Amino acid sequence: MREGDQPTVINLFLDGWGRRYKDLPDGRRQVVSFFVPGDLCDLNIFILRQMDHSIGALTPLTIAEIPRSAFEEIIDRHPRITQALWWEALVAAATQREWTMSLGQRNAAERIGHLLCELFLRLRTVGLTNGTSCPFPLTQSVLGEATGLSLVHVNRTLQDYRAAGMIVLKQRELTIPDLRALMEASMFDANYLHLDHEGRHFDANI
Amino acid sequence: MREGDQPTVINLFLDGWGRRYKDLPDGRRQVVSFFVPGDLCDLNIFILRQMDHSIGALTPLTIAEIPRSAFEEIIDRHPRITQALWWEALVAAATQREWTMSLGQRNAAERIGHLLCELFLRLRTVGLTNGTSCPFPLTQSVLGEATGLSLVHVNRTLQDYRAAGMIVLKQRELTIPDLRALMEASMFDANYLHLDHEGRHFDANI
DNA sequence: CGACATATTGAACGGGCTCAACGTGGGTGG
DNA sequence: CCACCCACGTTGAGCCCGTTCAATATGTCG
Repeated sequence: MREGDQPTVINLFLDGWGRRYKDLPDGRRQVVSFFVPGDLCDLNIFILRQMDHSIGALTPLTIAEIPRSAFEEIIDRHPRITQALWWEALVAAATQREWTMSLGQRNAAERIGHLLCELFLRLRTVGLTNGTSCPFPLTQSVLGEATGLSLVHVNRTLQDYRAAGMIVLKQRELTIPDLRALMEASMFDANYLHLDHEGRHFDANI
Repeated sequence: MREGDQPTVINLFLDGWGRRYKDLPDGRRQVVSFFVPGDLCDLNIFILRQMDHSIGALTPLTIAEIPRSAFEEIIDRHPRITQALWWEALVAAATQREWTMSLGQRNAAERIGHLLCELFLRLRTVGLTNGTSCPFPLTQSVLGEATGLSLVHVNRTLQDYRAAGMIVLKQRELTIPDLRALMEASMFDANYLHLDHEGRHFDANI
């Protein structure tokens, strides 16, 4: 989906990863967020006329396409789901603020460490981690586009973390032996993910 | 209002400027957004338990404090205002994405030029510009916190724009003689502000 | 086995930072 | 009303983190 499009459905990621990104006229590209299973995108089609960014797949995807009309019916009849949609939108905004913080203030090692912590925690929340490991389909090039760093420097920073024994990353799988240590190194505070939200009780049947 | 607080009212800026910011444990600070008259803050108190960032004044303020209960009543009875709240939340998120783009990909001059364009347009939307001029209470230090640049480099970048005749900035007033030129120089595309939104028709009486 | 994406490494460059002074202007108290 | 003060702005010089350019592995898929 490209900047300028006028989407008509809301997509729910069932399996696979995606990313939001923006391009500048001269070709520079910034990834502004990642999608993992469980994430919604394009909530804004209810209100905003057209896409101000692009969305692309990072792996083969399984997606649920929810027509706008179905969503409107849900919103009318299920206030708790509506509340969940607000949660989704507000946490996405909070995450975007945290990325702003990363790009503005954190150095290369902190940015990458912080991103790894975020993705690991988000995957764990939806049950996609396996102990201290999780799938990790992002290439170093994509990591660079997300952290505002050159591909070369991403590589060197990952090497440093590997040499320090803080991460194992190969074959598209990430292992973080000591998550707490990585969180401390990158000054990661999970509060912005709002995992203590009421969502524990979000249930369409209540 | 500080990170960790649990606010109980929603604030509407009637007059004066404010900012959202986040601090790191070692003192680094990132301003993640600005508030100008007409902006709402703390919409998230409906859903999220506690603040994941801080909010502070930049000038003396006139604020309307709207209790949560009053808001809930409005939401029940005025679907178009509810839609306006969604617009507010989604545009705030879109703006945050654009800041992510700026910090990740734009250089110093582009970041500052882009921010000046954004603030000028937002002020114009609420009728607070005067021809090519607008009030501009931000100090160079605050500009640095928002753009991820050092105060020194902000100063030099502003000098460059002044020398090029692209801005006049003194006595807390900004003049942009040729807005289109500044927008081009900083690769500013206003689409993310969604000024073509339905808000033109937002009216509590409809 | 060939081809193309991805990862790795080296070396030189540069945008923006840090450190350190020095102006400047508006508010305040004596 | 003036002298002081403090926040804000300006300028210079050297340095460093991360970039760019350019090769060289490595791996995976048909």
